[in-house]
Amino acid sequence: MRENLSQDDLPQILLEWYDVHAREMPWRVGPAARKAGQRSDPYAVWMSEIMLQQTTVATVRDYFTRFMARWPRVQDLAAAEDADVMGEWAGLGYYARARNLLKCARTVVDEHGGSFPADYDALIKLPGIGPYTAAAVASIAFDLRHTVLDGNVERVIARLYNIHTPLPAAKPELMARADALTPDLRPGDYAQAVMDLGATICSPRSPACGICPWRDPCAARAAGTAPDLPKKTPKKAKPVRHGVVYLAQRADGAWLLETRPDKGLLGGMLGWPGSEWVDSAHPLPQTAPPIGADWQVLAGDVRHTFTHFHLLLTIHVGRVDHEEDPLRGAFVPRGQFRPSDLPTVMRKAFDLATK
DNA sequence: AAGGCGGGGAC
DNA sequence: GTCCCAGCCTT
Repeated sequence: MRENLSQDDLPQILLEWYDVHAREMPWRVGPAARKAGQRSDPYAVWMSEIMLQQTTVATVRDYFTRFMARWPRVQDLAAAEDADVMGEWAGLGYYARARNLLKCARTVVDEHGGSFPADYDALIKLPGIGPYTAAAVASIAFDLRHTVLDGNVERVIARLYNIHTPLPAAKPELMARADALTPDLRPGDYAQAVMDLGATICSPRSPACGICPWRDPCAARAAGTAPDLPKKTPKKAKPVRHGVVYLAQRADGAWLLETRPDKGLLGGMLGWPGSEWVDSAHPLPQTAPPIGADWQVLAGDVRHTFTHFHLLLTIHVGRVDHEEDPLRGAFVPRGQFRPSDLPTVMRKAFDLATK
């Protein structure tokens, strides 16, 4: 153990831990490969960071692999059809990310010559890139000294300095503390090291302080408050809303679907025509079926929870056995319809109707 | 400054 | 059930 531990020693201690314990990830150039001279692909780093916003590594892994296989370079993605990208993103959530992913790729091709700028101020101007992602791409892809502050880092720093100020009020203090720790040498590896620490050892519920490389300097560990940090201001309860969707199938197997408006919930995604979703205290809005059919109501509802409300969806299923143009949406031929292109709540409705 | 915006895994 | 997650954008 080191005697007379100084603040200046902390980054190096963490980097030594990272050299041994860095997790394998498809988008990561590990410390050994980096030392051997391998450079990270800024396109891959950016892609992974967008997908990782509010999303776990385990969930992102397969999506990242599919996107990189289908669109290996930013030029390929910029040239893609919107519907193909939205369909490939289906199930990952926060669909504004997918719309901004395309906008960003096209901006990089049109205004930056097809290369991501190695500059924080230029990165943060791009669609879908905020303070965290700009710092992550600048440090991880270009090894520039910038400080990432995500949920992991907030937790690690709040514990390291035993900060009890609740989030989000504590953010400026946490950022100042985190920035003071960021080293000039290997800032990209250091950024990933802090986040790995937060994702593995310094976990939310039961941190493994006994094996933490920062065990000795950690103030919360000494005070016994680590599991209670960071403090957060309480969240509002989720209300319940309800609505109706109509699943119409033609005799040739085609399904009636519509593309939702770009703005708002599930924006730009495929979905079943239906009613508005209103608070359960109100009656269901009257909504005409999108087409004439022998409509039947399914016995069970679809239940789904979004960020800020619970949804109860009543499913109507109908066979269309005549020539008629739908009031809304368009029929998608059987061979052209992939249920995996649907956001999860719409796929739940499909599963209930077809099983 | 606050709220909208998905989905899945851990507990 | 609740909480959390490599946050961003709009108002």
